Amino acid sequence: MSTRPRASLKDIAAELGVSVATVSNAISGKGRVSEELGERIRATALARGYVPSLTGRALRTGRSGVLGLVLADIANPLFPKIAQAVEAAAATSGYGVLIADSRGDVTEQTQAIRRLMERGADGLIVVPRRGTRVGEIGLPVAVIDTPSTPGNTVSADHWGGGRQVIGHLAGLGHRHFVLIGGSAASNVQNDRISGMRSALPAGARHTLLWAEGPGRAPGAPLGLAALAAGGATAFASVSDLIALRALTELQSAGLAVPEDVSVTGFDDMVWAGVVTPGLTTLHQDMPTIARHAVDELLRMIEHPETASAVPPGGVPMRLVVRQSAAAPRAARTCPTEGAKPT
Amino acid sequence: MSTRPRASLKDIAAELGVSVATVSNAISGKGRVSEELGERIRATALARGYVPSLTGRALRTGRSGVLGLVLADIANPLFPKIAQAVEAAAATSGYGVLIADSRGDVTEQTQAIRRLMERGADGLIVVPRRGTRVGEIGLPVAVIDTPSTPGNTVSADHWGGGRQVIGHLAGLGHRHFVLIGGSAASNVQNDRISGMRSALPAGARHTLLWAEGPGRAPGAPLGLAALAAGGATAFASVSDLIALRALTELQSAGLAVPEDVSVTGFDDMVWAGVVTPGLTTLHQDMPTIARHAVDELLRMIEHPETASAVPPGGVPMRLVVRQSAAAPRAARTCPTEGAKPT
DNA sequence: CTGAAAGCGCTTACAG
DNA sequence: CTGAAAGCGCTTACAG
Repeated sequence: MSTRPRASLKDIAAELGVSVATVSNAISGKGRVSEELGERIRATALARGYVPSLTGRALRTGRSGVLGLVLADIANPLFPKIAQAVEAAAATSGYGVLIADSRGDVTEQTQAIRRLMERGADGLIVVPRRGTRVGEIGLPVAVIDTPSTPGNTVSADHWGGGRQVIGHLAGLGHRHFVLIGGSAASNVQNDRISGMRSALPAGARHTLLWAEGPGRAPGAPLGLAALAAGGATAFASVSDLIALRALTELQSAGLAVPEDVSVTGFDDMVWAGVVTPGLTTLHQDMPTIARHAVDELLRMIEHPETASAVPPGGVPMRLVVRQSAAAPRAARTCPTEGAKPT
Repeated sequence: MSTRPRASLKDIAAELGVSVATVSNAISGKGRVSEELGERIRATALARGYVPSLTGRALRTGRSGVLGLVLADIANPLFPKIAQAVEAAAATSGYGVLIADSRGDVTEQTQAIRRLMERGADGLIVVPRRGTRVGEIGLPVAVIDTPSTPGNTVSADHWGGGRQVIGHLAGLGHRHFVLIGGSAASNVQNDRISGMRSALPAGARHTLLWAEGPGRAPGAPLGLAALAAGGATAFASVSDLIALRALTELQSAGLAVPEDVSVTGFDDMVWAGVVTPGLTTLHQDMPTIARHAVDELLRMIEHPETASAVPPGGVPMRLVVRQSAAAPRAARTCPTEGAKPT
């Protein structure tokens, strides 16, 4: 039970009096080895707790078996879900995941990619910084952003998600919307907003607001209560973080959610299910997105001559209905349009 | 400008008509090489865009230059901060970070650790699942949990953080507290609660509540409004997630925060600064914690004979005062103790 | 100061 | 069916 060093192919070969080539063949199942010998080799490999050295293999094959995950946006709250899903998908295919974070800095992003290349990553999965494009880097790259971004490999159907929320809100009877974005520089957010707009019912009124817009102090109140007073009943945000901001700002101003106004978010973050009222939001199918990204990367690495098998158009988002969105007061008493709250 | 394959030591040696050993020495600066030759070698290495193969080095030295980061708790909201800080600290020391997530499953955790070992990780940083201990694994391990956990390497001073919040609330005049935990199985949360209790002023009343306690449906209301009606004015939570739950539950019940009741959290998550009112919370100094964890791991890897240099007792937490905690009504009108709100 | 050689663990043609 | 050999890129004693 002492901790002896890891057994190598050589050790096993020596123990059995055969060549390392044969041991390698028996274990990998590639070269032809007699049934009987193969069995004996595998048995002693198991007994000795043989674990192949991926480093040795990497040096020989020129492939490291490692994928690099480049997260560009500082403290992206989606990070845990992305990393989890990517790691799980990669592990299933026998790959490891090396991370690199560039803390929102473009120079750092180049450095981060360089570090991953140095370590011999076979390919990169990049979740780019808002509005940033990933240049040529001489390595297979899969980009997770939004379908409308040139070079995007796979992502959620953010535009369709936007349509879904507004459809849901309109179905509840809302006719006066506030669409709240975070940063106008984000492709993802722009697509969500576009989708929302495209689904606005005929004759509906709407206001578009950027939370991090120019001239707005970061963290400053969004002035939502005033918009509610002006007749807006539905506040559709491009993220759960902004939705949370909206929800608590409205609640603090004395408005009841969802009785007075409805609020929706995006991404189904942890806190969406925990607040009172729970946030109606759109869920991203990260496992599927990660699976596609990894598969696509492995295809580029292992069979560069084949064509992409990733379905275009984005992975559908799923509407998660909670209590923060309900029929507006006016719709509940008289089901017509153009309601005024309070 | 064509994409030729990475230059190796051999290529550079051939180009200059010297031996690879000399090139290696010149670049690493280890063996003695004449000033003049060394300069020429480094110049052409730069010109050829030489990037050392860490795989080759790993095979030769037996060290991969990679650290494994094992995240055990599913979708831990602290993950981005931890991963960022660890990656930054590791990169500074020339190490890469391989991730493994076990999605809260103990069997998976073993698998995850195995995968990291296969890839030749030189050491592991483990953020263990609540109440789980990390067994022997034949590899240097740094554990980030809480000072009271046996085997903990470095962590925040959760107990001291607990003392700080209660001290802050007591200083504002509160005398009737509700302490809200999440899971009683968490060492971290227990330490925070213990710290809170230890700081309760003489004569103060308090109630302890576990949000995920037995007999409580997950996500069920915590019944905080009733406690407030019973006289409680300060709701101190062990996490920002629970604080958010408390805040919105109280607000929905018509209580004003902080006018009627105060609410505090822990960890200074993104949303703490975004809600209205902003959450008073305790900030973890992740960069310092990660720095210590990485340094400790590198010490074990590179100088196993030396003694630990990590200061004991935990890295101090920093109180972040926002608007969710204020003086209780009674204290504002008459500065004595034992107040009743509303 | 510089170089030839061995070897880390593996895989892959190629002989036998 | 099995084995000897070469080589991936690097570093480290050891000669010269």
